[in-house]
Amino acid sequence: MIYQGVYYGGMTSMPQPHHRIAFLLSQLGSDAASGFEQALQSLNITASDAGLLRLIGRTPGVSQRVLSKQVGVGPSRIVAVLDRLEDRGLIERRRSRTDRRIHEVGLTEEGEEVLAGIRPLAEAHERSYTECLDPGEVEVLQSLLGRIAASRGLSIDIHRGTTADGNDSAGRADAAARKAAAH
Amino acid sequence: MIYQGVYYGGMTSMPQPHHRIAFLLSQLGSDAASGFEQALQSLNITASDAGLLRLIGRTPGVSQRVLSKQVGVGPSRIVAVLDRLEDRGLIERRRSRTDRRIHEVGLTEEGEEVLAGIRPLAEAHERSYTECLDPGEVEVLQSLLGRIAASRGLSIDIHRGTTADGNDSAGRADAAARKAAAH
DNA sequence: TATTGTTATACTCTATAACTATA
DNA sequence: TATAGTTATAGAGTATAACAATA
Repeated sequence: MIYQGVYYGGMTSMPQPHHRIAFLLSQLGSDAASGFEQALQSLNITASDAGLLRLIGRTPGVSQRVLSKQVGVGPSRIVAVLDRLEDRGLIERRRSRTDRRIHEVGLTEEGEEVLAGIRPLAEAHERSYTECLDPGEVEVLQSLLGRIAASRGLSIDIHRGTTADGNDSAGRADAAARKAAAH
Repeated sequence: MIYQGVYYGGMTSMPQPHHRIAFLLSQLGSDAASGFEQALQSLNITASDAGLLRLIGRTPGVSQRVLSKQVGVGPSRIVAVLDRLEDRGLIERRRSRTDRRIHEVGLTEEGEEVLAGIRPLAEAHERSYTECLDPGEVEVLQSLLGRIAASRGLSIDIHRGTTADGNDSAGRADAAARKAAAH
């Protein structure tokens, strides 16, 4: 998946000597995303699936509406995605007894296993990005990237979770809003 | 465009404390790409268009086949993209007199103007990523990102251009190959 | 009336295979 | 026969609107 190795519109050489950071980030980000995607193929899931499984694992019984907002795939698209995961036996849908409009989504045992398989892949993937740096450099890089993310209004808060109403308050929403505004 | 703010499959919180670099890169890279895309809207072009205009400006009379390889959009897709740019009066197609199968693609005057308009936008975009850092930090970041890119086999060579046969030998080809292998 | 899940539709990018005209 | 450009088709993602069941 990922479906777009953007690289500033496919430019393969540097735009200008002075525009390196944004370009490098774009290039590396695309590479990181597709590399992770590739790693997940051993579990036969996409990065989008992985995000979904993580969310469901963290908040069992979550509704499709909430998942849709969290993952940013749109309420109609989430249907097909969950259909596929359900067909594969990784998730279950149950009608809520307190509100019969809602499907409560949870992981099956097999879903839990697949979820558990994601972490080592993510760790190996992370190592492939940091193995060329020493620990001090990794920290510096993390700090610099974190500051840029913060200055761009992207949330990098580990502890930011799901709010009661299922809205995630920060980064993704911003990104979605920007994207929406761009069209 | 960009059409996918990937973020590791829409995950909005950090995967794990130890997986920060790859995740941050993915997040920032997506943000950088969509931010650039957004900036280009003032010129009414996409990032892909911008890459194309740059290539054409650098190598006037280039064939569609070469453009297709360089930009990585596929020989059939390039047709529609160039059609649109031609309809907008930004590029011209001319049949080559030495090989009448070939369309030589060049910029119109208006195309040159649009191309000239890209640079200030790219500069402003770059500034929006580096303004939170001091010059020394920018250099450090550049160096660290460059090392990661190199260790991942991504070409970051400014001078890498078009080879005689129109193949670009490094980064993009790798990425394309990886992506292809992923399906 | 509003909301959840769902279906249907339209649009865009991708990938592939065929077709044409040239070589 | 091989190649450049083109066309056509199928696939997957996005976005939107409409719908049934439920609140």
